[in-house]
Amino acid sequence: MTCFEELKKRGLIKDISSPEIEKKLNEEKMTFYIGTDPTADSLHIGHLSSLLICKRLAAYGHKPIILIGGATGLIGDPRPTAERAMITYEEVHHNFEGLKKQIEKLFPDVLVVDNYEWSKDITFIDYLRDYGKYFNINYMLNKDIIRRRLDEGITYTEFSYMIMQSLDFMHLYQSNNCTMQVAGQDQWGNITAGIELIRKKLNKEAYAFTMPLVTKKDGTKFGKSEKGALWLDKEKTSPYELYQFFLNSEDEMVIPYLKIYTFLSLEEIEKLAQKHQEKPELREAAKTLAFEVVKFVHGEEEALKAQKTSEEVFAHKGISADMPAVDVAKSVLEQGITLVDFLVETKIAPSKSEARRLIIQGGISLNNEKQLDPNFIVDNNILKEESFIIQKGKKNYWRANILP
RNA sequence: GGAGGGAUAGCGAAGUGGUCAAACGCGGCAGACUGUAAAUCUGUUCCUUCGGGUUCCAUGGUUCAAAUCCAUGUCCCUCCA
Repeated sequence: MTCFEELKKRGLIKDISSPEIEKKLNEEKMTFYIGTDPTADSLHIGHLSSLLICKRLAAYGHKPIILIGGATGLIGDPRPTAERAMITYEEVHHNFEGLKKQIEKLFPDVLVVDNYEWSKDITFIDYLRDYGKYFNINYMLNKDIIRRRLDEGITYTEFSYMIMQSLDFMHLYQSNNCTMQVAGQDQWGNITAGIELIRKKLNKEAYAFTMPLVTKKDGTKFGKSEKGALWLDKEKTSPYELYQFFLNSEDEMVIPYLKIYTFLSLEEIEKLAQKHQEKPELREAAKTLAFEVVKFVHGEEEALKAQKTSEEVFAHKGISADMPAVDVAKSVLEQGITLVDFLVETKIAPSKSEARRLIIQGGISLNNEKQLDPNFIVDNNILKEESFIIQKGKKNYWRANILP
């Protein structure tokens, strides 16, 4: 199977800058880059498809460069809704280091670059003379993202973002012979601006393709859990949580996700699809998806652990060493504490009202037994083998971790 | 610089002196059904010691009473210069 064909079949190609891309991807060894801004100190699953595509392309002999936007992160890529809050140099730096560490762990041999390096010394005058002249305002205003912001308002700062990104592409083209950019579909405007700049200023042709935004069945963005973003940092989102998230994928989306988020061959995925169709309740495809993703992000050992924990918690309804835990002091249990206070103390519920509501609505179980009384006293009597299980809703379980 | 419009709960959006903790929709949470899926239905969605308390950009003011009226400020949008 050719490179292009595989990407296409996996649903990883949304737009291509020119029809030649197919031939180039299949027959040449290209250097390409993919960029992200340090808006947080960890990658999240929104980055996952981009990270994976680096490996996919590398497997076909292309050379990836990952750009972390130390400069663009200071400016802010325009969002369709509203202006971003600017973040400080310190934050950007802190975030940069966080991302760099993660990326280098996932890609020990990839070239990581920082656009701050080549952007920081451009003076305002140079910027306007050397680059501004290549950007027609009418052209910029016609970009979808800018147009969408015109009624809401957009500052000059964010308006200029596409110039910075164009500059990155041109810089990498010149310094590393990087001829292709890969990004999410929302980057299309910025990417084409870069291709345009390279064409006008260097009189060279550069290429790009975008990947479709990964969505849920209803078309909304994939990748948010009830707790917000799903991070690739173990401390922020545990491997178990990540595993659970993918395991709970909608039936209809499991196969598309397998294609996007795993390295399983299309044949293997086809086999899973068949099993999935015959016996969806076994959720074999979802289990494989969850396992493979955690394996890629945290390694096989963590994936096995997450898998085991998931089974122990859900299939056996028991206490598992690696399930999420809440700390409870031994003295608290000796004295006893009302269930409402307990839920608030352990942050399972954000407020007493919410805790009370949850209990009354039947959302809380202790040791697999529904507890409907908000004033129920949690004390030593509920201990089972030095611990006990708290369940909120259908699929949130915690193990009580008794502190001396 | 001038003229006009606007800011309401996570979001969208009603409300224009008391009956407003604030309609409605989305989203969230929970329950039922199920397969830890989807769809559907039901409940719920500021805090609370369940008495009440604190909210409608901010600060002052008018009033027995303000999200609603007035003043000033901040931010945003539209048009003109």
